[in-house]
Amino acid sequence: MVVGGKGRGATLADVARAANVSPSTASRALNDSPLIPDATKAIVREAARKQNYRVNTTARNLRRQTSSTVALVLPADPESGQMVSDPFFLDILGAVADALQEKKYDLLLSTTGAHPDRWFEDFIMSRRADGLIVIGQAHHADALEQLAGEGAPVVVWGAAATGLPYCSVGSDNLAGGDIATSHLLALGRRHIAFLGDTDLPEVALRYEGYRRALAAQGLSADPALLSRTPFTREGGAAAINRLADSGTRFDAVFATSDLLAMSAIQSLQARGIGVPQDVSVVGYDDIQMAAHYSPALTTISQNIALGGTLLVNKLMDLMAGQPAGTDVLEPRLIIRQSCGSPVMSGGTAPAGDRA
Amino acid sequence: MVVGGKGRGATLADVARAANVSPSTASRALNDSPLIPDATKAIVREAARKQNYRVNTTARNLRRQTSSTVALVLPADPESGQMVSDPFFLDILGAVADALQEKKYDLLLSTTGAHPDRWFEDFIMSRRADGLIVIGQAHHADALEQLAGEGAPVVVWGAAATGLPYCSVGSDNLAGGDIATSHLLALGRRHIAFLGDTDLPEVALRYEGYRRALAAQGLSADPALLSRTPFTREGGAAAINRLADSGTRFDAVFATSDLLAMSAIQSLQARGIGVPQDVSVVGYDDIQMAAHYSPALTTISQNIALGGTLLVNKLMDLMAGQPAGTDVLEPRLIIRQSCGSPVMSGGTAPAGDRA
DNA sequence: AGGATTTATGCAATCGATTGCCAACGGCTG
DNA sequence: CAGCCGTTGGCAATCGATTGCATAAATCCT
Repeated sequence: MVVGGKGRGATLADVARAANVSPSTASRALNDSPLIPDATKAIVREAARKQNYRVNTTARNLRRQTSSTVALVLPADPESGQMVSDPFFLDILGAVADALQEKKYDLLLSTTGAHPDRWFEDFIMSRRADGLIVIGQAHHADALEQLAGEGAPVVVWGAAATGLPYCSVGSDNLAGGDIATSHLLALGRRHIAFLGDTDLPEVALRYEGYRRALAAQGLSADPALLSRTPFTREGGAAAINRLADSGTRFDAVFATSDLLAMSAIQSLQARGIGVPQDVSVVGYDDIQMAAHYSPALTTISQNIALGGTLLVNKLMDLMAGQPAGTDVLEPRLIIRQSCGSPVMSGGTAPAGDRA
Repeated sequence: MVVGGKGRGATLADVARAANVSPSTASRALNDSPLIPDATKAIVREAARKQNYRVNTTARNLRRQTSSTVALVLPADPESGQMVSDPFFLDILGAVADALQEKKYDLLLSTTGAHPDRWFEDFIMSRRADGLIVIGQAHHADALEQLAGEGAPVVVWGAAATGLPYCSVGSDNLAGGDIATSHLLALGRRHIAFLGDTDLPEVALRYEGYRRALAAQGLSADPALLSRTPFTREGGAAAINRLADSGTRFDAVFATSDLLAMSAIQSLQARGIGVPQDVSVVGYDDIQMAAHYSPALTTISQNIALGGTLLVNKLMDLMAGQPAGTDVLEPRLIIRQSCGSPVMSGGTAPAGDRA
């Protein structure tokens, strides 16, 4: 009404004038300062509403010496140039966005493209952001350490290794590997194939958890059951075929990603091996499709929403000058149908057979 | 060095002092103004470099009456509260981020949560963003129209319907349906089942393209072959089973999402129907897994990178006060193995059988 | 009632960079 | 030598909101 599509919006001075008070009073009234009596606040607020006033964030930030903004850095895959393929990245993003919104912070998004090094620094120094959230520390590890060493507010989402100089949040891959394996063991499975690329730190930890669970039952990991497979190929199929052809006997598969698990299930079925009747399969990630696959995937899920909140809370602590440590998220076992757990609809009880 | 982790950064005044010039001259020098001789520029730049100076974006934006920022609005699914499940959303995001970075714009990300209505307005009015990119117009259609009507710079990614009051970019679903269907027809298929929820505008258009392709061959769409299925369930399986049980004869399936296609393929195989030998299946979206499925999915792909660039360019036009229309992206047929195209490895030529 | 508080409000400086306008200076021409 | 022009660079206002300090008004206390 008052403001045309192109014209300037109303300023605080306009509101003050309309309310017959000074800009100072108007500012304080709109910020709910205790210095201003309720009656005056009401008048000012009404004037602001009538003029459709919105505070000019830029001016406020300049005066307040803050940006009320957090930058989220999303590394593009250096090889393909594509976005990070982490299946739940979008969910982290959503969780972080929500947590920040609640704290009245804006979320600035950037991909690491142009400046390989100076990049991080720039954001803080140019006051475009008060803090940084970095997704995945793999690349830039050195830049991160330096930045954190300088006391910049930075938190990292990624594999939660101990002894990092910067503050990070990630899921406990060791525990994840353990509970997945333990679940299979509890179902009576004893020969559990492990699918995944143990060169990746996350996967290596999951394997460690796999071994721990076996050890808890007095079993040891059979190297023949470890199938090192990259994530992105039709690796699941190849791995299963290799395993089956080699004659190695197995009655369960722990796939370190849901994609691998689905791929593996297909190969098994193609060979006439029933899932979960003959072989139990557990995945990792709990991607959206996991619930809609058939058989629905039993898999390891992570509390992403909590992760987002933790990231934000840690960053807030850092920005307030308080120290913040590294946190680890507990993974959770989601029981569906691909393992034939007795918990599920009684139809497919686990057969006693073993490969 | 000069600046401790917590201390303030150097200001323009500091640089000017160090270079023995006035702030005005320093500013002009750093902005490469023709008013300043090269010699002076060099001195100022050197001083800035030494002090590790970064322009204070907030101050600049206030003075320049701009935010050099574009807000990208990501609607959360109103039901699940989860993020939009569009499989290539992340790629759009990446493309938009890159395009904006090139134009020196920042990308502010937000989910539509708190303010259902006023939300969009807020961003522009509070000067946190100069323009808006909205992903998916389905919800908020009314708010968008109003906003665009007021002349706000807004572009929308979504179904490119004609006659919209706001500027949008999206893929040509009509053409997509056409080329998918035409491909199946070219392979000799004549009874093509259509899987998808025609209540969604995108899907409705794809169905329209399906009918157009059939009509071009003198055929008409058989209503019995239309299976209205929601995207997110195990709809593919249910639809196939329903279709097969009803005795309707079909030799091909056009699934309007890759997830549906995969689900459908599984059901077909479970019934002993070969893909692509007995039934050809074409999907839609070309999600990452499509290439890794077996059989690898023939599907419809969209030029996301181009879409991102178009969105940004349109928005720049709007922000410059120039009009910008709606653009349509041409979808592309990706031929893999699920249709048994003769183009692929000659092993599986389409059999002449029809269900 | 008169000084002491408390309450309500305004003045003016400030955040840091940008930019219109003007001044100083050197060189050049007539 | 006076006048003019082009170059170089500084002064000061500006963007809009916030806030320390001060003042005016109202209330209180003995």
